[in-house]
Amino acid sequence: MATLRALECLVALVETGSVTGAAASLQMSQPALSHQIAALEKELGTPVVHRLARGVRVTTAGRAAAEEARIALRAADQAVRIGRRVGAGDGGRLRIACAETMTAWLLVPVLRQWRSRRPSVVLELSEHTSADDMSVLISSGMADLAVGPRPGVTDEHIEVLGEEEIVVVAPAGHHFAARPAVPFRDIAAEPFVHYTPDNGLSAWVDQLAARHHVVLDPVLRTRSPRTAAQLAAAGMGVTIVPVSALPARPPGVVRRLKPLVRREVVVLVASPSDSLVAAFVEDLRRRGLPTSAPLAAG
Amino acid sequence: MATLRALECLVALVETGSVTGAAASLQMSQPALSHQIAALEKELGTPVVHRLARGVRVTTAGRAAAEEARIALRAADQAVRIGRRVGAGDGGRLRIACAETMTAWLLVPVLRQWRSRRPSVVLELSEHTSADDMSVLISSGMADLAVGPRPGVTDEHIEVLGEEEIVVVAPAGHHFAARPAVPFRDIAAEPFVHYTPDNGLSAWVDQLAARHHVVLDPVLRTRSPRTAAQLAAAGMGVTIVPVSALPARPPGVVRRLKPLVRREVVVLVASPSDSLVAAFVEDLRRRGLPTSAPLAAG
DNA sequence: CCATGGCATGAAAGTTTTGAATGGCTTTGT
DNA sequence: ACAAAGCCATTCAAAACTTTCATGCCATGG
Repeated sequence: MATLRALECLVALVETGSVTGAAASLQMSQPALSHQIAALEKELGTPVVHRLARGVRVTTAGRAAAEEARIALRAADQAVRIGRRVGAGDGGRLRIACAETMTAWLLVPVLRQWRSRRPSVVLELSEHTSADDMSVLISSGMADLAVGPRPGVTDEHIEVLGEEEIVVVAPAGHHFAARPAVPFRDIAAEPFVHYTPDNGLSAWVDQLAARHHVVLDPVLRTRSPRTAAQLAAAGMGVTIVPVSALPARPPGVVRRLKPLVRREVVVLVASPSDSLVAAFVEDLRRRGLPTSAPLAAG
Repeated sequence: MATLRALECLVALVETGSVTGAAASLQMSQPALSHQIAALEKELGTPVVHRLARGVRVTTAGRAAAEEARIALRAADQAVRIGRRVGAGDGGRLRIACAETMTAWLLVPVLRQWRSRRPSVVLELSEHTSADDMSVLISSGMADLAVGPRPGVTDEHIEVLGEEEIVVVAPAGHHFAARPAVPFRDIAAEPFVHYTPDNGLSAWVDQLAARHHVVLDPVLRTRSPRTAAQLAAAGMGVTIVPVSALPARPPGVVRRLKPLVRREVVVLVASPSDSLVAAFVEDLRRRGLPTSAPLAAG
């Protein structure tokens, strides 16, 4: 493949119509440019200019090559330009993975802020129901950062944003409403709205039950904690959800667990040295985790 | 500006996600690629990859730069590819200037042949009424070859295709019809359909008249010999036109001049070493000048 | 804890690019 | 017609760059 320098010389030569002039415009000596053109012509196997007494005249082959050469030069220039810009936090593409329930709860304000403050940065959001899946996404280079609960195991760099509480949701009028907090073992006595295995909460709930030596009674399984809460509130049974999954005015009865159960909310970072990623995490951290309005009220 | 090699390394690095792997894919040593990347990062002022224990991970800046880099690489490759092709007579753009009257008469068969035999070559045709204008066009690099009568003075390379005859056109039933050839001085006695100064024929006709020591009687002037012939045939007077301007069945009376007047039909060639140009001229020459059907008949 | 894999670094070798000097050719001006 | 000037190619040596080799560092995994 031809070198960029040679293509640069070709374009200058085509534009000035003179070896000497082209060399001057590139601030190099005439023989240097002459050599570059000679090398290029050798590679093309055809002259790019026709030499005449005064100056040169571009051949059809030279014109055709120069057109593409211009594109190459522009793109090469653009490559370092865009690289610099993105390095300075302006422009580029940021691929964000997020736990499904946390998008609205945690991410949206920062996303909105970025859209207005850094409009040239393209934000790509993907939503997931498993922290481990997101970890894989980061590892395989398909996302730049992932927001969600702490995955079971991961090699990735983790930044802890805080903790969110896990709460019980029951139908309106349920006897749980009478109590400020529900002991976990009491849940075993109720029909339980469980999760499908692709949701990380599924295994998490089972582990919690095992730790309390109780067996749950799943009446149905759903993928989404948001749906689980709605189903429970609608009378299907009780369920356990992270507060991030609850709307501002949740239906049904929402109660703390006793003892309190929390889980960490973290960011997995593909490359902490990345300016865009670092800036986003910084903004996330500055914004902080929302306080759980429902529980404060209830 | 970054070198093409460095951009190539970046793309390979982004694609393999490993310095060693990228080096292998480019068939170079690992330190060489490492150096290229280091140089590029210095130019960008930001890392393009995040180094971790096993392999590397592309940063947002690196991804953005790599996207443009791919474009640059493709274009550079394309530049030599298209250059080679055009050098071999395939593809590219050929800008042909032609004397207005000669397009249909002389050029069309070759143009048609090229469209079918070399469909990848883009043909650009411009028509003119002055050979000197066309010479300027060639000199200024705005056309690759020009077909028409020999210009008065030109520095350009000239290839002679042949000669075309200049004939007299008069209205049907004109007394010229009785004679096989018309002496030039007889024309002075008739109302003359002349040319506007932007047509090379204008000066040419005046010179011819001066050489015969006659003064013409211009009744009107037109830019196009084709129009002049029609006007004369329609009874406006007589005129002088090159046979290339006459249709297959010309209206009115067409007669030779006495003595015979001819003018050379030539090709001005911007760069004789140009493969496309040379091929086109070769085809023009092979096709030859049409024999003048009207005169053969008349 | 050692072996392994992966990247960076430094110095030397190799290659390319550049620039100065020069020569040939053509045009231009006297 | 001749000298001067403009323009491009060539040669050669110096400079710059690229590549490689040797080596070191670090983290991982048996």
